[in-house]
Amino acid sequence: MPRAATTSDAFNAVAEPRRRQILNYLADTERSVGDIVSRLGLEQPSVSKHLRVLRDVGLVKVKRHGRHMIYRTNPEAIRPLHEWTKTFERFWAHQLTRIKERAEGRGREPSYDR
Amino acid sequence: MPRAATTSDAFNAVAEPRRRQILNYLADTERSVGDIVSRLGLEQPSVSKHLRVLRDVGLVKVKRHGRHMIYRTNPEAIRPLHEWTKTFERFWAHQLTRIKERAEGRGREPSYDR
DNA sequence: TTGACACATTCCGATATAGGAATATATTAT
DNA sequence: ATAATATATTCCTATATCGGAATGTGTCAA
Repeated sequence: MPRAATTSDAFNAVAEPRRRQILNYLADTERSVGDIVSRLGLEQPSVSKHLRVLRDVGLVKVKRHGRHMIYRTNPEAIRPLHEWTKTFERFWAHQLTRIKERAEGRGREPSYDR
Repeated sequence: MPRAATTSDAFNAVAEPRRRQILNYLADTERSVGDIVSRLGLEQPSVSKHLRVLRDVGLVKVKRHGRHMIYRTNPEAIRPLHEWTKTFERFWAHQLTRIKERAEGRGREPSYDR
């Protein structure tokens, strides 16, 4: 079995650095494909292909404007990633609290029998 | 050029659902490979291979305990993902604020010439 | 209608999978 | 030393990729 398709979900789509760049760029303002090409210095077909992947997983939305295609990031689609990473937040957000807890005898290491 | 290696960074490593499951499972308590195998119902070689990927990008830490290998999630390595997704947080966290801002004339749509 | 422009898609090739099966390595028990 | 246990690695195969080049599609202008 090969690796899951990049279009299978946001996690896979976002694994590619250029796609993250695109999402960053499109977060503040909607932009045409040409804008993205000149801003990120990528080949036009490359950008179109990345946008296609992002589109398939709902990470960007498009609208036609004359012969321009105007893309914008759909932040809602990033939310699941945020939620997932957030489940680990407690481990770095409250370092002092955790150290304190351990000192108090909670959060002890489990033991492993031979 | 093929897709970037799963070991190239946390984003790629985490694209695989089973690897996320493993990270979830190892977040609260450190566990042996066998524990992971029986808990997640995966083949042992599969688990070892996923752990290898996670290890290569620093998402898990290991220590030997007899003939058991005890793995635990390293939350710090997830932090970059969290930070990245966080840059989009404002778009869903303060919906009302943003609607208000737009109503006040800020955040206007850019115009596109033909 | 023809041409220019903006973008999308297709075809190609090299490569990195992920699972399954088999095998190798390391540690403990007898 | 030998067997048993726990884990890791290797080999195999089918497939999805990403970039580059070429080509296709759609819209606007003259």
